[in-house]
Amino acid sequence: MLQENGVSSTTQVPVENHLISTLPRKARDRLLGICEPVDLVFGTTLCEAGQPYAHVYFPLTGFISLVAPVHGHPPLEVGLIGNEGMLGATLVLAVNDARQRGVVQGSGTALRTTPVKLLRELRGSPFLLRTIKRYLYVLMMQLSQTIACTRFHEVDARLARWLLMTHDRSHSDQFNLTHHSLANMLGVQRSAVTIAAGALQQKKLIRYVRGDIRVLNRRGLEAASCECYAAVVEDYAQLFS
Amino acid sequence: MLQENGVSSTTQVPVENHLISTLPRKARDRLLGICEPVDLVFGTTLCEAGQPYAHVYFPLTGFISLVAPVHGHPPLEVGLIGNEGMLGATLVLAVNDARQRGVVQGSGTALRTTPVKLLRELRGSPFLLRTIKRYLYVLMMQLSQTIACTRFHEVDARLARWLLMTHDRSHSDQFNLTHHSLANMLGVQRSAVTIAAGALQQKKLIRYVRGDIRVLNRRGLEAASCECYAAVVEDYAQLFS
DNA sequence: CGCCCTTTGTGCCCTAGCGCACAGAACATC
DNA sequence: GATGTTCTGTGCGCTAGGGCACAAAGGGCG
Repeated sequence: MLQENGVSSTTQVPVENHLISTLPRKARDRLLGICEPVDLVFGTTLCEAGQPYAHVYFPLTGFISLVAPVHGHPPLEVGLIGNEGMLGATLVLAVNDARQRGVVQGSGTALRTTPVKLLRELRGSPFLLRTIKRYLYVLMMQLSQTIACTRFHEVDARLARWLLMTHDRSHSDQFNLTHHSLANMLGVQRSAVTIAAGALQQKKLIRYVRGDIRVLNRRGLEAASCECYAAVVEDYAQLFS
Repeated sequence: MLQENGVSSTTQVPVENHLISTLPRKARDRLLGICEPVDLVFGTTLCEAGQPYAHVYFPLTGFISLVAPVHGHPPLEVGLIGNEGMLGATLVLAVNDARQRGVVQGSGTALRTTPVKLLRELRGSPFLLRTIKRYLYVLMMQLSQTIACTRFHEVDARLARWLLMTHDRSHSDQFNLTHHSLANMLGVQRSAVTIAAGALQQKKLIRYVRGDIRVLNRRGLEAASCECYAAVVEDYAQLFS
């Protein structure tokens, strides 16, 4: 579940992937049986645009950035995957090719398996199929929302949105992101991030020192972000209630 | 099939929906059996954000605009559906709710059926299921590409891209779109479209008079558009080859 | 300690495109 | 023909943000 309160979560939270934990016990156990735990190491590329998936990932604590390559421009992040989702959900569409790069943006842990094993498991597990389908739907709505967001909303609000999304997926009020990497996520200048982040810091919503970001006031961040954050969270909640 | 040559197509082309025509005869006939022909009338809303689909549509000649509503902004088009696709593909994800508005952007004809009938048919038709899944995948890639396009590419190139997409789906070198509606599609000022379209006209790529647009030089338009057009066409071709 | 490298702060010029306003042109209607 | 409406052309000030350059402040490390 995406985190929704304003309380500090630096304290340990239960480590689970939400897609997996919504499954009935039997289906869940079978899925866990074909998965292996791995570390997500910051900066690692898990899938490459135009290449088949070597593995699919169910993040537990780390998170993965979906990056669309564009000619003549810095890469742009189009999605973020944490323990609310999975990398490789398009497998249920019977397509094994990635079209975006998947890069670890936050170190942590994940469960992973191979496309072949997952597909085999899917054949006998209608619950798993349904879960992944729903997630795929959320992902689509998120993409669609992001088009509008990218077009209309200003850097400040978009920054707040991505910080919230990262906050949700990092299970901690503290995570590591430099202005530089934030700029790539948002597709803006690094210095534009410095300014926007400075404003958020001024308002005591966050605090950052050399890549170490701390969320001080989550409610405030939500207010500073555009409606797109809430819209996506609600979509997710609605389908997984 | 998306049109690929530079030749005039004002002359009649075979009227068919490409998703349907790729099906084996039996599956195709069964699907056609549950469909009824309807006229797509310009401006009609076929589905509303947050509402269930009343029907799903397989356009033959008209085309449908997928529009994302955004608070405090003019609506923004996130996708375009013609006879290469369908409205309501997310049904295969077992979700019957639309999240975008679907509006007829080009008058014409379509086949339509109800979600219930389609779902029933899907249960017995693996070919149909596979086809729709693939289309859904293309749709996702299109959304993802459009995020980057909207962020990085300039009005001129984006205009050329949408004109090409419309051209493909209208099966004619002539179609009706005012600067105003183009502005809504692109999410820019109307006057920005006037300028960009004027430039395209100057270059003899198109000609327009009060909403009547004619494509004069398709190759030229392709050159003027951003890579995103070609990328999406190629994605489609690859999955439906 | 000295050196280098990453991260952040700032400043400045420049452009695309917004917002708005108005005018002319084509068309529709009476 | 007279009038309103829908399109298109154009102009002008304004702002967000791109592009770039440089400085300062923290590390890391020999």
